[in-house]
Amino acid sequence: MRLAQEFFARSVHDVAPELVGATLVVNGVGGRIVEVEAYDREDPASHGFRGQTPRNRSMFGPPGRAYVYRSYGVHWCLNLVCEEEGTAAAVLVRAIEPTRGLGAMRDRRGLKEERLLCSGPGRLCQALAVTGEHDGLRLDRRPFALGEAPASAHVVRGPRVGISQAAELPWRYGLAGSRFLSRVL
DNA sequence: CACAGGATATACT
DNA sequence: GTATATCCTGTGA
Repeated sequence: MRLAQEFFARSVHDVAPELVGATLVVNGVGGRIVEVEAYDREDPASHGFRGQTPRNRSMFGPPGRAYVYRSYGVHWCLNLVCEEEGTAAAVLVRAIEPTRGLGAMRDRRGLKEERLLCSGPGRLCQALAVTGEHDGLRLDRRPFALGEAPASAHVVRGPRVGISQAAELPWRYGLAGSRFLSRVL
């Protein structure tokens, strides 16, 4: 089943765990989501916490769209906007298990080792060729394609990564035992 | 393991 | 205006 726009128009804390095991493909290249993090409006670590800026504009837009931002001036990071327009809640996609377009990924990443192709938010954006041009695009249309996670997906929860504010909130979700996690849960 | 790389935003002077 | 921090990764110690 394809994920519809309505899927994202719910609490980010409901959407995030349901995205683990889902299929994410961009222009035919992608795989299974194995790690995400939730960011809500009351979260000091969220880009939306201090209000709208030119960078985080799409976070404040309608749900079911992409929010792509540049991290540390070097990498791109892909978020999926949730809840409703103006809420500024989103799910950060941190790692996927590559299943489609492995060749393209290796070319883009200049790397052979499968485990490192997409295990990390910046890495997966490079492998799927996600850039600022995808910022604000709908997730139910090309170049994106999102497929529902199987009910059997075993999701585990743990602390988030790389942040100092509210780092203790257990809002990182991962596929149990996956070797493609950016960090073990 | 430490650290450079360098856009964006905020908190200072 | 300058300084500091950040949802990170590759490289070299």
